[in-house]
Amino acid sequence: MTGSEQRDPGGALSRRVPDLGAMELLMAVARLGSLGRAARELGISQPAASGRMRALERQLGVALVRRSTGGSALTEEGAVVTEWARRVLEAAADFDAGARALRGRRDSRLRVAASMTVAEYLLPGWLTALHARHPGTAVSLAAGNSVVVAQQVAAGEADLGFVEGLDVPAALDAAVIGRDRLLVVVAPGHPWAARRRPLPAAELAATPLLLREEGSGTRQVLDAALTAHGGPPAVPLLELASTTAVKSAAVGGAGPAVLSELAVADELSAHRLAAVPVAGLDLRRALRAVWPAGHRPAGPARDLLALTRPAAGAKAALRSM
Amino acid sequence: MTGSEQRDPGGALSRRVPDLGAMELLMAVARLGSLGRAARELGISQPAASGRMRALERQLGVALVRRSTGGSALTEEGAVVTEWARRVLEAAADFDAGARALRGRRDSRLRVAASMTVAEYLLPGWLTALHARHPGTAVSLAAGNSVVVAQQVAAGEADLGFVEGLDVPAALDAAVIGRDRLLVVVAPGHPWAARRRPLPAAELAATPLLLREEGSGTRQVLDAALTAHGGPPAVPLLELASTTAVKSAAVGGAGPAVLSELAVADELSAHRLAAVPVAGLDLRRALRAVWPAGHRPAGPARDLLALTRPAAGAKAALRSM
DNA sequence: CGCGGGTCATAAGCGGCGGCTATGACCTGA
DNA sequence: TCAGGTCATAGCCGCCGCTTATGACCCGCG
Repeated sequence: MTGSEQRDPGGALSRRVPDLGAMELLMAVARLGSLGRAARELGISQPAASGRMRALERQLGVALVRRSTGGSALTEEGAVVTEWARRVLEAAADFDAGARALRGRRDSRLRVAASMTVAEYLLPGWLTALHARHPGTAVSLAAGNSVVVAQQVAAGEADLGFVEGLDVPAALDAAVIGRDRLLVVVAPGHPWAARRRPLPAAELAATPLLLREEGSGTRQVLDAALTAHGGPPAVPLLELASTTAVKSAAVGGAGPAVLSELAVADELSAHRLAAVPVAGLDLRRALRAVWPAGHRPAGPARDLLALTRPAAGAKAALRSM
Repeated sequence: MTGSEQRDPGGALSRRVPDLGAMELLMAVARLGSLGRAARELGISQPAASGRMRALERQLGVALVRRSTGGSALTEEGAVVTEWARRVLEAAADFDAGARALRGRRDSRLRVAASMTVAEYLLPGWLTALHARHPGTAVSLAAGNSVVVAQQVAAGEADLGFVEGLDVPAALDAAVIGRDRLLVVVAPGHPWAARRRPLPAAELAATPLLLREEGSGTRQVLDAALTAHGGPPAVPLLELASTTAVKSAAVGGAGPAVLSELAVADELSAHRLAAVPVAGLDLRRALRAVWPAGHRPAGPARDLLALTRPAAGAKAALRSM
């Protein structure tokens, strides 16, 4: 430790990280090569951009741009920081796409209903892509469990639905758009994290777990798999209101949790959680798009549906590295 | 379009997206189940948290928490929004980890030198993981091209280096920690995006491309592959200062670009860029950790190195979905 | 050679937003 | 019934980022 730094480890991230506006400015400067042009693009005055950039560099303690008469170019450090900023802004753009859809509610062109897992982890990216390719599309989003989603689609309250789970109501047509699997995860310090042999299903069933509340799709699939295996349903150690809360508790070491692999991909790759293999338990489930039987999706619904499939191609690209 | 909304499409994202502090507050409320407790954790007063949350809900136009006497629980929409916020904050935490390392510079325990690709796309995640597992470790980061990195490590100015490319200087020991591949990418509207057959290498060599400046590792590998194939080196359409700038230009439709798959994974999965297969051109390259010959990494350097390997396991988890 | 057009920086004023303290309303459990 | 927890409202204030106005600097052009 250098002494003066790190006085607040773990708390108040937003104090140590620059503003989204500052990151946006940095990216604009990187792209346009000039503080003034960046300012104009963002709709602020040139002095404002100059001052903001200076403050940003002061906060980070690093020179980000080399100013000259003919413009401003990134330093090496600036290029690196810009890329980090881009990742943050990309997540923010997903947030924005989702939030817009959530606010829309009525009178929107494309009404989507999605299960929590899809709404949380997949839909924001699809919506940003949709916005990039079809900027005029207004979308509204209703999030709920798979049963509610199916009802809304069947009742004509939503044009397109996304559900996870085993069964599809007869009133709906469906297409599988991906697969999902529940994982048993623990904090890296947990005894299970060191296991090499798969965990017996009976031991999992006997261990109190961090779970979503009863009625969640995740919980249903877990109980179904355990009972199909001949055991009792899962025993809750804590029942928490949201996926995020379950994850936080698991990362904090409260106990083992069972969550969608989509929900824990980040934590796994950052080694904040470890996956525990389980013997002989099928925790896979299909993610499906659903729509009223007979009514082939058209227009905006078709556009969105088209975006959900070729994700396989992108994953293939990642896979090959 | 509902009329009043979307008056500023594409510009000033930071106007439409809540503050990082607001997102942090939302996550704290989700985890702790109470505005007051969240306020205490963030070091602000309870009324401040209350007001901020109210403002957040007003901005998004959605009720996020259900307030009651016994605390505050997330609504369905709140759970979804919280997860989106978590993604943003995770990217912000990576930013923070990188920025800390960048500021450290001198007098730090572990001095890392990394090529641009590694520094931009991989290192922030490793640093957050390192911080999570070994909170006391202070890290400094120098970013530059692979040659500079090798020099710094050889000169003892860095304890551990990360390079991409073909050759490793004799003065250094190295371990391959991953593979990387250059991709030819174009905007979705570009003619090449619709190709089914691979692009002949000669056509690639004959087409002006968006490239990093001469001397970058990416450029070197591309030229090496083209000349090994018997052709001329790449022809620049534009030479840009940073990976981010190249990407922006490519997304904007300026022309084809050649970039690391790590750099374009996000854009590919969001369909802002499309990968173009190229016939008979080997654009793979190894990512290596390097250290002074004979000096096996120990202490913090060993900890960090250990985090870079099991990433393969995490990728395997994603792969299986 | 001096003049416009571009760059960035400095100076001074101002408005808003987020913070604080103080207080009150409300429910619950002892 | 009272203590302790919840959240909300009110009024004040300081900071931070915005604005406009100006100046320094460099380039290319007439």
